[in-house]
Amino acid sequence: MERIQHQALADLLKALGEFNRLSLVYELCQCDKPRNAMCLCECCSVDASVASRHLKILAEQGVVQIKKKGRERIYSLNRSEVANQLRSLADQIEGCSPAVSTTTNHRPRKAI
Amino acid sequence: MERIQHQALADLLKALGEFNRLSLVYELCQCDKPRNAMCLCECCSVDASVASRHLKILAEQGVVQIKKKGRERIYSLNRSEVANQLRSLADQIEGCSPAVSTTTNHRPRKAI
DNA sequence: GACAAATTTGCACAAATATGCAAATATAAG
DNA sequence: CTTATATTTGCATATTTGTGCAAATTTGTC
Repeated sequence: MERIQHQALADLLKALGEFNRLSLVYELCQCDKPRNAMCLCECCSVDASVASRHLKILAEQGVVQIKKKGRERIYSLNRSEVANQLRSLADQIEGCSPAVSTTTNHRPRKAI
Repeated sequence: MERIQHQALADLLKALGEFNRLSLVYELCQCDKPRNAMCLCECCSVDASVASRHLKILAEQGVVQIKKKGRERIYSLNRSEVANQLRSLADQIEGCSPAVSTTTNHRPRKAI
């Protein structure tokens, strides 16, 4: 159970943890409209096939969504889902400070 | 430069995006006291040298802190730093959305 | 100084990964 | 039907990565 979740999270982080894939995410982040692969592959100056493969990996991890439109694929970010997973991990990491019960579901204040 | 920041973030995510390394992080997360490598390497059943290398990678990315104590190295999580970086990315990803919500725990997003 | 314990490093190796090119596929347009 | 465009897939390849074992290193204990 826990292992599977950890593996899934590791897969997500690994998907995001590659420069060109993260660049694709940032590119999708900046443009307000969804984009196709030809447009996206320019941001990291790689072959279209490479961008296609990267976007597939991101889609497998739920980072992006794919919509078929004619001969194009329109990609868009699964914004809240990804953000929530990242925040969940952040909460777990930050919430582990000494004297915090393991089952409490409270959100610790951002420490600054 | 933006590229460098993106690369650094990708490196952090890559460091976290490996099962055994993430297990080490979770292990450090659960135990209230800092731990040495011998203790930590049990959680992912790998050789001590492997755990040492993984912890080194985590340290290079600022995920963990190392303190020398005798012949041991005591590892502890850089909790708020890592959490803040993850939340920063989450904010960037979610902040590019026209309307943000769908979360039970709503966190005011950073300025865009 | 001799020995034990914790950690790092060198080495080897298998597996995974990122990449580009060319071919195949899908679909729109003429 | 033919052509053009967007994407995927097959193949080859160079690089990275995770791993274990043994040796080296560091440091505490006797």
